[in-house]
Amino acid sequence: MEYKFSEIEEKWKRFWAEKEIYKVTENSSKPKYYVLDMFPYPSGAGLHVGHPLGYVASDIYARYKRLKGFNVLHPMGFDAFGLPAEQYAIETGTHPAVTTEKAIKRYREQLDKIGFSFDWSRAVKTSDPSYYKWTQWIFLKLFGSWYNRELNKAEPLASLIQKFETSGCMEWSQHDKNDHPEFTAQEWMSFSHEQKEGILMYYRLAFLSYAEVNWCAALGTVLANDEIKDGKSERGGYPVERKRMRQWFLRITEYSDRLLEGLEKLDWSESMKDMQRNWIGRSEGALIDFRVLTPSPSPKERGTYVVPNFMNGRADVSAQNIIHAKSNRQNPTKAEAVLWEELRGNKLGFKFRRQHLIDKYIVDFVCLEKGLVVEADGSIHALTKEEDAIRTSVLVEKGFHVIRFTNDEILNSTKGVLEQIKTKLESLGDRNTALISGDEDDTSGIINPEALSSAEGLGEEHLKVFTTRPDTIFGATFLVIAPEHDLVTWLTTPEQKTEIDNYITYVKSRTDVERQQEKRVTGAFTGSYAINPFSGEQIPVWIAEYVLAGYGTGAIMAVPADDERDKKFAEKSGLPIVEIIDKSMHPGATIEDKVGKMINSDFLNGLEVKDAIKKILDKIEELGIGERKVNYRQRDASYSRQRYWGEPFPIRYEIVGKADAAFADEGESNDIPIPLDVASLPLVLPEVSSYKPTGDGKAPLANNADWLKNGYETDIMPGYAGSSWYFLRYMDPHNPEVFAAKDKIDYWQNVDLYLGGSEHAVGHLLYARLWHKFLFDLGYVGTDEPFKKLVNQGMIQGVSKFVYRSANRPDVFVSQTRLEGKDVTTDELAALGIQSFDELGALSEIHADVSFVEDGVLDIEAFKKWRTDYTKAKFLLSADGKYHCGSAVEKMSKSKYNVVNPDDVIGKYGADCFRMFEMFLGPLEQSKPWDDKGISGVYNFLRKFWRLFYSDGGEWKVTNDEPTAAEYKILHKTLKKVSEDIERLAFNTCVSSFMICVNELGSLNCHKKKVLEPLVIALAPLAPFITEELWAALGNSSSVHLASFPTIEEQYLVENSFDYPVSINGKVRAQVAFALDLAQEEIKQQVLALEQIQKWTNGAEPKKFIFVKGKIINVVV
RNA sequence: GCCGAAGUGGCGGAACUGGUAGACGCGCACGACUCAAAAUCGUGUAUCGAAAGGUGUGUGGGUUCGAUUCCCACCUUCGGUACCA
Repeated sequence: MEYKFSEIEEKWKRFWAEKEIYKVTENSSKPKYYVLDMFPYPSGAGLHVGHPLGYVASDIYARYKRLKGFNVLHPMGFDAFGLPAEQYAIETGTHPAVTTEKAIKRYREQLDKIGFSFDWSRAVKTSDPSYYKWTQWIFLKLFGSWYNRELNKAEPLASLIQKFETSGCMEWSQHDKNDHPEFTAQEWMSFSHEQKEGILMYYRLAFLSYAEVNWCAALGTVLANDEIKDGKSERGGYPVERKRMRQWFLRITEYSDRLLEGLEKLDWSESMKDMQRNWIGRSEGALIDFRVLTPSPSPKERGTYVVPNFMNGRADVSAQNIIHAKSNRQNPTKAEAVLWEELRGNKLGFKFRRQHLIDKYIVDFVCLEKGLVVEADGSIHALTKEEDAIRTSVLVEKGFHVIRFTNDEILNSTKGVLEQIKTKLESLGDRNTALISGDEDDTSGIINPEALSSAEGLGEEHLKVFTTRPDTIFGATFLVIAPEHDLVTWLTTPEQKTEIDNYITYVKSRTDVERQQEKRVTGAFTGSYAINPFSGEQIPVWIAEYVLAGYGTGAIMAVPADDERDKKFAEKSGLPIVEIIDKSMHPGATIEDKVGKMINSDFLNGLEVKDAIKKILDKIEELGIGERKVNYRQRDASYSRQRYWGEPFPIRYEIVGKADAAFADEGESNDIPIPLDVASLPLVLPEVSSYKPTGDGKAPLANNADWLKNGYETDIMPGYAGSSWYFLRYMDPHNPEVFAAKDKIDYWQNVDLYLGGSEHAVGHLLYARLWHKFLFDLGYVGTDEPFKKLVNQGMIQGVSKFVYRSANRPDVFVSQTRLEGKDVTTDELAALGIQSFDELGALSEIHADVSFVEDGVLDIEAFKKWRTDYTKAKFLLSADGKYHCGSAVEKMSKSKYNVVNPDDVIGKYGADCFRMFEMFLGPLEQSKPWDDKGISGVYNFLRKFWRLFYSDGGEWKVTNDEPTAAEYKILHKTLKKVSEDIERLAFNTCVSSFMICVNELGSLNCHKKKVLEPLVIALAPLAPFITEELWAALGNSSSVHLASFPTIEEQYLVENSFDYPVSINGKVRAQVAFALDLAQEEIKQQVLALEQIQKWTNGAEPKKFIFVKGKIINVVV
């Protein structure tokens, strides 16, 4: 009987589904094992042969574990929210749910054909309200939690509020002055609801903040940095601009250390861990204060000035960078902060903005409606009365009224000040807007140092630098700050102004790519000097683009003797270099290596670098000029998307004043987010009149009037929301009460083996770890890491095929062997209707669909039918009369016409063959091109296996005879090798061993049940269909997949002799069999007596005789 | 640049802990069966050489009785990351 895979596979596929044999429950005494594949996004294009590679591997593993007596959870589902369906909706009007449903159906059909053992009853879909109800629920938990750094875990906000109520935030190490001013418990109790909410927002793990983002108007969305290529959107190539927006964020930075430490315990590849480590980018160092000498004439004397508007249109500074840069700015004065808390959010019944640009001045606070400017004056203003007068007169001219208060007034009699402001507001009519000059909202270009709170005090400035090498401070001969640094204007002296302006113009003109590729360092001198706190020397302050505004403090101390870039910069700019480390004891050490002895460094002299770092850090802290500081590259994760097809936020706003524009400036939107009641979840994604964004920055949800009326958040959650916790839902997928019941979570715990592509290294895998750790902190899960073992399968690449088309004669295609145009006969030329080969001009490579090509030869007829413009194509063939194609290994993609659909392969060879061939292709983790040349080998194997059971005539050949020792040996050798290979996921060699086994049994003409039946079980994980058929034919009534893996009986594997290779000086010269229990002396004598060995030793005693039992004999002469 | 992975026949790859390099499969060649073809089965297949023997795992060194495996330097390819102080 022939092996008819299509009948067999159809039959058992139905059987498995009907009997639900892959359904798994928690009521089991067996040990659990959780095998998971990364969540697929069901794209409309369906699966290609690359996609199932990991699924096949995990399926084999899951099936094997089941046979080995584990209760295996092996689920599958769909990450169903996403941009492609939404993009399609925008183009065609089809609801994304419809598109997604269709794609899922197609995926499911394709997956079913391959014979996976998924428990489909547990399938989840992120776009299902019963699923995203819990995504929203977790979000609310994040929103309602803060990170307690003392206990190093997240806690519900209640504990924080209690803390504030009992002791305020005085002397609290977790309090950051940049966020909000210090307050006592009494003050906290007196704060308004809005004030309290404002402060709590600095602690919530899901929080609102203002950030500049990469706004792509055409796509109507904010893009991640990696979605931007050359300043344009990756998808579509639309322009990208920078906009400030109110966004949700997850405070992942609180978890940086734990995410880093957690890696140590995980069974992940080093490269994967490294990617996460690099992403988090922890570096230990110090913040050091450098006092800056006030330039002469001082900025106060110079008044205001304009710097180029370099912050616009720059795509490289991410939203997070900006937040960070902001925190690097000098603090607002306490008085300003206090007053702002009272003015913001329409508290006085009028809307105030702060740090607002009017004409060329930035005012502290302004109510535009009434035209009232409120200025908070530091002591500095006492000295600059005249200038303030000019400033006031300009403002009055523009239709503004100005009232001023001193810091003392504001702090000591806040109520009185507010009364005055209120009275003033009420006395004023609406402002005469005709007086206002154009773009008053553009605050980007002009900075008035008067308006910067940093100018408070007596005009002394400090530059904070971050360094990982504080030991080198005696070699710090200049400072470099980012061109975007706030103090650039303040520091620039009139003499240097032109140079600085020119440099900033230059920086602004450079694209990201140019800036990245540039190895040359460039910069400009500000004209100002700072004081090295240790050497006491005056050192110049430069700006240079190699210092980034978004990292550290945006300022560095340059140590040209010990830093490659600083050195280049110093050499180029003629700055002094002071050697501070003697590396003569470390030949070969590079300039950056942390080794050597300190020199020219005062009290550090003679110390090793490591010790010097410790000593200087102690000193810095003792002198109060800086502190130890750990810096991270990682930023808080942006969590808002201005799109439609995603999870709505379970948030509505208590609208304070008018509805805000999307591109709100800091402090403009005072709406207070209110979490929805858990009982009202899910907040279902509404229908909208258009899937397009509104154009003014509002997400498509703003197209639904009811939604707006209810004050719901119009942004949606990002793609990673649903996939950050789906592995938990599989444990209890239909529970309407909780995201997963505690007893089920306790049973399944976490994922034992996780398979997926390495492209998720820092996205999904980091966020999922964050969520899991958060849920762990709150006690919802019992493990603090979600994925114990992670394996990345390699990609299957496509093999593209090319035809070569003439530029001058687009109907003519030249075979790959004849591109040179040599030996082309006149007949051939005539057939093409040309005189000479050169008339064809350039020959361009064009992708031909791989389905038309077999063994490199093009099926010309199929190719002609492919496209209408090819119907009349003419071909210049090779000498063998065939058209040969060129080929190249590329990414498998539709656009390259190199996609191979698994359905086609299965139709031709069957699913078992497809599965085994995918595995046979090579190591799982390695990328490899798809080439079905070898598939016949696997197909032959399956048929050979089949023929052990059935003759060609269809007779059953299996006998009940007792196998011989040799036959048992083949069986148990194979069982051993196969289980070892599956355990270490070496499926390619596993397939090989089955082939060897079948070849050996074939040559022994073995058809014995006692050998074949165990083999059927062992092969079942790899080839589930054929084994099920044969298992039934062997007389079993239950499924082979519910059987037990056969016991390996070592007794058949015991060897009593070994065929030793005997080498002379490492070269094999003879093969001799010896009993394994023979003594070395005995063997030595026999070996030396051998004729082949005598030939080399000439009878002399060898220099050395090496004997490794069961391995090798080596004679050294 | 930095971090990581990898370089082995005509091709995919094997050799897991330093112990017979090239398992297994493809392809190719020859043979058997057949009127013939397909299918199947068998034999051979790193390379130079008639043979003896020599040479061979990206290149050059080293350690070792013995190295694809360990060490040093370099080259190439792929992936990640990018002026991170």
